[in-house]
Amino acid sequence: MTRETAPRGRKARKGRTRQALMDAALDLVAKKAPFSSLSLREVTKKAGVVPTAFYRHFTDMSALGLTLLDESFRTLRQMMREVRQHQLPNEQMIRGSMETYFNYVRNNRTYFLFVSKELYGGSATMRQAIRREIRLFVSELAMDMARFPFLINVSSQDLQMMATLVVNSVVALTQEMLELSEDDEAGQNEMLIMAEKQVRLIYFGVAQWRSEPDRIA
Amino acid sequence: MTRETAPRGRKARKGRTRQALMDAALDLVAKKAPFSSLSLREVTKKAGVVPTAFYRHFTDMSALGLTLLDESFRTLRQMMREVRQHQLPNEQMIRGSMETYFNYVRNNRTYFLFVSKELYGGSATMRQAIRREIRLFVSELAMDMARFPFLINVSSQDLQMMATLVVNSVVALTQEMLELSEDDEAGQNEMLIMAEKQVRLIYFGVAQWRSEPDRIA
DNA sequence: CAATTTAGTGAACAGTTGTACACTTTTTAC
DNA sequence: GTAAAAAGTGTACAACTGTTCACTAAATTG
Repeated sequence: MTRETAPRGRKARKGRTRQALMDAALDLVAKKAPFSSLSLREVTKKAGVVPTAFYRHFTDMSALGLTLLDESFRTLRQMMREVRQHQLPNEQMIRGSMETYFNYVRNNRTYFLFVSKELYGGSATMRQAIRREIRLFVSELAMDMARFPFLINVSSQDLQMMATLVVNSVVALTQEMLELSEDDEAGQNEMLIMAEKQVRLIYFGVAQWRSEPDRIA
Repeated sequence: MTRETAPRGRKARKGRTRQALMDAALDLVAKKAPFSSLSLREVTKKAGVVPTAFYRHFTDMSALGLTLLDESFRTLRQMMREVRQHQLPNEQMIRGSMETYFNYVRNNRTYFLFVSKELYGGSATMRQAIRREIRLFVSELAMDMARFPFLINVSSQDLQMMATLVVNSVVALTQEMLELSEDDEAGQNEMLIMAEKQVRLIYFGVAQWRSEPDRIA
């Protein structure tokens, strides 16, 4: 048994098993069942810790799940913020955003696998939490789109509809990509290309769009 | 204890518990956990039968799952065939197809809930089976689209891409609709309207599209 | 260094799981 | 109507589940 020597700090050590539990859960989700069918004992075993130690860090398996969710979206939100700040999406920009995003997905595979399986398969609270985050992205994208000169006469409802279309499409392709083996670079590249084309095509459609006027709010 | 008297036929009676098991599983999935986290005993209990009786009908829980999947898509395929035969999608047609489809979803809620939760949350074989069915729909739609006069110069790859976009969008909205309560008619109608607009928008984009020539096959 | 808080351990519990086996009951076939 | 086949029952068991409790070991505090 090699004794861990890593972060020697007094306080840093506290969270080490906590992190081990989270990593164990992510690993199990990535290569096995969805989170909802993981057992507490299974996770602690993989984390190299006795079952009862779990309770020092989480009250519950579902608490662990929510923590993993927070962690997943915390960094994702940050990345999205950076992408957004670059500029308004013109044709060139679409390609760049998609590359950045899908690259991020690849580098955080286990987190995305976790979220993907929970989106529709998880508990009610879990599902709601994820959908709230997605709706946030949609709203932000709609706000960005509102600045397009040729969309000034489009109702806010329709802007929301368009943004939903973009986000849903990218989410779907993300999930398809996650089904590919981790080192299938060709397949992953295909997904990237497809995503870029789809978003481009949507923008063509958006440019043609004329809303009926907004109904009474 | 009221004795069941329902389908009195000699042969019809054989499959009755089999159907009861399937219904029980669907019910549990609809109002509880994903299929993967159902237990054999849970299902038999709900079906009003002793656990060991299960094995007279299915070797396994996963066998039950695959049967449910078949059942789900068997009728769905049939409906899609009818929708397709009506005519080529013009603007009027989009609305009609979407109405037919979403109406069908509403009338087969439990089946769709089951499939929806298994799409990304199920076992590997389950996921693959569903994705194969979806890919089938995509190919058929791509074939239909190939007949558009303004798409004769579009590569088959791009046709596939467009069809994927349509199907993915409808699937996503289907899943969102399933999250709504069964009697939230207003919300469900909103989904229908959104779906119709999204597909219409995509067709606007499609009409603008110009492919690069097909690469070497 | 001594006292205290915190993280991790190990045994034990009641409940649930999938499945095997021998059985009774019902349905089908002749 | 009787024999054979199929469907359903009940008991049993070993494996695993979440959680409890009293405990030891370690880190933090004064």
